[in-house]
Amino acid sequence: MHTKDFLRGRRRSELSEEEVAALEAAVERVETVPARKVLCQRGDRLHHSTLLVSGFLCRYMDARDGYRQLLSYHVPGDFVDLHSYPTRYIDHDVGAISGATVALIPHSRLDAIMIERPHLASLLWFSTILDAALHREWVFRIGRLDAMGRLAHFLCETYCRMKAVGLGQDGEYELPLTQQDLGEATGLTSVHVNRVVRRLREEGLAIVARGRVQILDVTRLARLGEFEADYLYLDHGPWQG
Amino acid sequence: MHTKDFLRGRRRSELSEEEVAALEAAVERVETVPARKVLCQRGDRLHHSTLLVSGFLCRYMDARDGYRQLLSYHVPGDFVDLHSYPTRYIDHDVGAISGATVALIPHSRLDAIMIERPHLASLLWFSTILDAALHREWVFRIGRLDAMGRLAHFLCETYCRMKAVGLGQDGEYELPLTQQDLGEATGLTSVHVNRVVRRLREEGLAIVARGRVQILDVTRLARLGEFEADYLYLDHGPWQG
DNA sequence: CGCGATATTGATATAGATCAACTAATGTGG
DNA sequence: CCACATTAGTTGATCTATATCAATATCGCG
Repeated sequence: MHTKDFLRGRRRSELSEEEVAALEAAVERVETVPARKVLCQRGDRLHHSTLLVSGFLCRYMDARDGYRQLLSYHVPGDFVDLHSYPTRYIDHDVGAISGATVALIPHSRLDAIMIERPHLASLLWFSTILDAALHREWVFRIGRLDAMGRLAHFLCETYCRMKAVGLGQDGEYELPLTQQDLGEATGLTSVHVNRVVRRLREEGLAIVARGRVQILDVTRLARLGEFEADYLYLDHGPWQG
Repeated sequence: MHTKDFLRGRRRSELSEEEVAALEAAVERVETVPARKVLCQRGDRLHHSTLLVSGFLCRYMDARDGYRQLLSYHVPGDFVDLHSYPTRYIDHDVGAISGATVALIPHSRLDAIMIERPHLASLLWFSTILDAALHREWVFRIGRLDAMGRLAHFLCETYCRMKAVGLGQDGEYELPLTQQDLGEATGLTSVHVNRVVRRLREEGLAIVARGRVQILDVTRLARLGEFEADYLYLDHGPWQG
């Protein structure tokens, strides 16, 4: 996994070798971050954006009562906070789920890309648009689905994204989220997530355990979660292969 | 209200006269749409994007059970589906709330802007980024706040946005949403919205009736909804004036 | 004025939260 | 590599916010 995996598996996003090289050259440095580390917080003035190379990050907001809401879950190849380039400030926190490697790209170098490489610039824009599409789907998921549907939808979405970057196959993938984390992603308590995970297993839909997911019946799971993969703009249909 | 109001009231978004003219020239035609009309649906291939001139639109998704989830609420000056320019397809429905006037900008003319006007192009990008920030806040609202908090947050957000485009002052603004619509925006039933609206009134926080909102106690309402206006990137503080 | 859409209110049901105890994993230092 | 500590997962009992169902009232428009 390297910067060439930016937008990997996404439709309409072919990077030329030159562009991959330009992105590569824009990287100031690569850092490793330990699991659970907070990378930045709401209100911070950022001067670089973060391309996730390996491991998993998330974005979240804290509520007054101490609970938090995950806003997104990031897989390698995701530009995690590219939106801070236009806005300069960040309106949520970013943290590591697992240990991770990130490539830091200074905003000043993005300025140069904007001027010199309109096509690459348009792909950067495109990637923030995909991000927004994810957010919309999360609004739908949390606002309209029940607990079973929410988990089902989340598991389907994450499988599609993992598969697109080569980290999932045959319905299986690594998912180092605790049941607490899953609850924060879906607007549920960890206790209830536990019961839902059990029902998914009992009904032969999916097994979620020890940091791994095995989807047993993709068709029924997707139906339960009212999941349509179109919003991910994948190169290949989500379920084949 | 005209295309010059694009990004009105938003920080870091000064349009030069030339740019306003370029945007104006990119408009192919202006249309009026009746209340409740559906403008486009998930999966449609779009060839133009829509700048809202007057009235109110929303984006939404339908669930299997017939309920729908609002994804965003649009005030004049908003580019409602600019994200369909990079993606070509749209991953949700767009509909009118009230009667509205929209300016249609063909994607082909956006191509020209991308090449000839990098600064204006970056503002288009910026506006889609603001959109995503709204979505994130909606995820938080629906995922972590209770019914009172959700309504409170929605009313605060909408007030700030309306005021930024000159359609709200002194805590008052027009909001032609039914209680059913409010429920679809906040993940609640219309019956429960009704009870929450009453409690907001009884507790001296806000009056929501007959298509208008009067915020009675902005400080307490914002606290109840855990509302921080930073994510709107407004020129002026949300509450003054 | 009258009719359909919206809003209001009450009674009841339920999904999911909360609280509390226990078990199973995972990790750490000796 | 074991003993212990810590974290994560599991299960049951109970509670509560919000949904659901149903009936009436009010609004806004033709």
